[in-house]
Amino acid sequence: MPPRILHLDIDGFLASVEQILDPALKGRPVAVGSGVVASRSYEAKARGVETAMSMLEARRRCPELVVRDGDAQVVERFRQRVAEVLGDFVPVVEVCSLDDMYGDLRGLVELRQPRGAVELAERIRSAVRQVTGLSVSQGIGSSRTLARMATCHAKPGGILEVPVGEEMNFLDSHAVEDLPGVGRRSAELLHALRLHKVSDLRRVERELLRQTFGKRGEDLFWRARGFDAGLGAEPREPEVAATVPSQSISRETSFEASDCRDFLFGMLAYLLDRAATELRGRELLAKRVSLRLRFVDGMSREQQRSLTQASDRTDELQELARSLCLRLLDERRVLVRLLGVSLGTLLPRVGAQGELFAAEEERRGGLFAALDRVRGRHGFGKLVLGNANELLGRLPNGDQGFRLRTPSLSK
DNA sequence: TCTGGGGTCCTAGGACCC
DNA sequence: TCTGGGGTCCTAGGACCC
Repeated sequence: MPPRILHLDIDGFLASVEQILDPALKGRPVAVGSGVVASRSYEAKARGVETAMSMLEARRRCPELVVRDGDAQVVERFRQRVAEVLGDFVPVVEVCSLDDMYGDLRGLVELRQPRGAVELAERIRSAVRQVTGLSVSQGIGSSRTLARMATCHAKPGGILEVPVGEEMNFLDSHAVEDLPGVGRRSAELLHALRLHKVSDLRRVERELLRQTFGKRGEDLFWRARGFDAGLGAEPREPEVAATVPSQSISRETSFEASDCRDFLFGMLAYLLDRAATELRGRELLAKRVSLRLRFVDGMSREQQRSLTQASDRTDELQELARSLCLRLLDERRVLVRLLGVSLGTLLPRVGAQGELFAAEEERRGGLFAALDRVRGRHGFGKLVLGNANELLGRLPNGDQGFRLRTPSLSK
């Protein structure tokens, strides 16, 4: 039996959640985000409002647009419920990003019927609607690539299956930039080489693609044939994994441009505290810390350093992050409008250290374990640590912590 | 219309070790 | 004294995704 993958995408997710929570917004053009549109309802789309468009432009096109802040934690709960519903129908679910996920249909008896996969998707659609009130679009195909491309045609609220044997016909109706993994830069390059359609791309030899695009060229070769990327030497079956280990944990936010070091170090302390709390919650240690600044002139700078020993302690991670931040600030004396911190090279905490170290670490780490427990019970914002106190009075603060610029996306 | 907050993966030079 | 080659880690940055 050939592989069958289902891709599910929640329609206008953040905006739809706002409409569900506030029924007065039903049928009205709604956008969520600040600065740029993170999500818009289909009523807003009908008036020319698109995702990633600046909010100014969105309001210009649609003066009656309702703009909401959103709430990342509420959105997360909706997403979990959608994943659970999907999990009731398919054996393996992989949550991929904020608003989309894959299901592996291999082995399901439904596939023995001619329209089996589509009927399954119809049942998933009504179950999601019933449980959450959300509308979803679904695509089905023999790979993640094809399923995802099919979903684009199914929006909003539809279902499209690329039948077995129809893969090449489906692909050939697309432009190269419709392939996942082909962004602005790659599309420019491909067009300059007079490769406009997927069928054009498929006529190019693999070696030539590799020479021109490097590893991406290999990916293009397989995508043009309906396979997934990252295959290497030969095509393999698509992979859908229930738990994909995360490679990094990061927190960032933009703000009114500032060069006040107290404020910037306060923000750094706060974001790092949030990232480190998640790190400990997932029972991981981080070996790398990176720090990113974006300046008012649009330039951004990033620096990374490794710790000699992986850690989950806020104070150790903080010290390194501060030194990176100081260097970047001294290097460019320009107002800062975004600050981000990322913890990388993650290792499982258990078994990371030898037995002898374990007891000592346990004792020293006890402080943070206690901190996490208090915050788990009473809310993250109940305890403000060290430099983060500089944010008091400058940013609104509640039980869940400081209110950052884009509540719909920042955790 | 110069703009969000997450992420992933790749590249490439240099350090360092054997 | 000058010279090899391979592996791995570190670091900065770019492209891409939603």
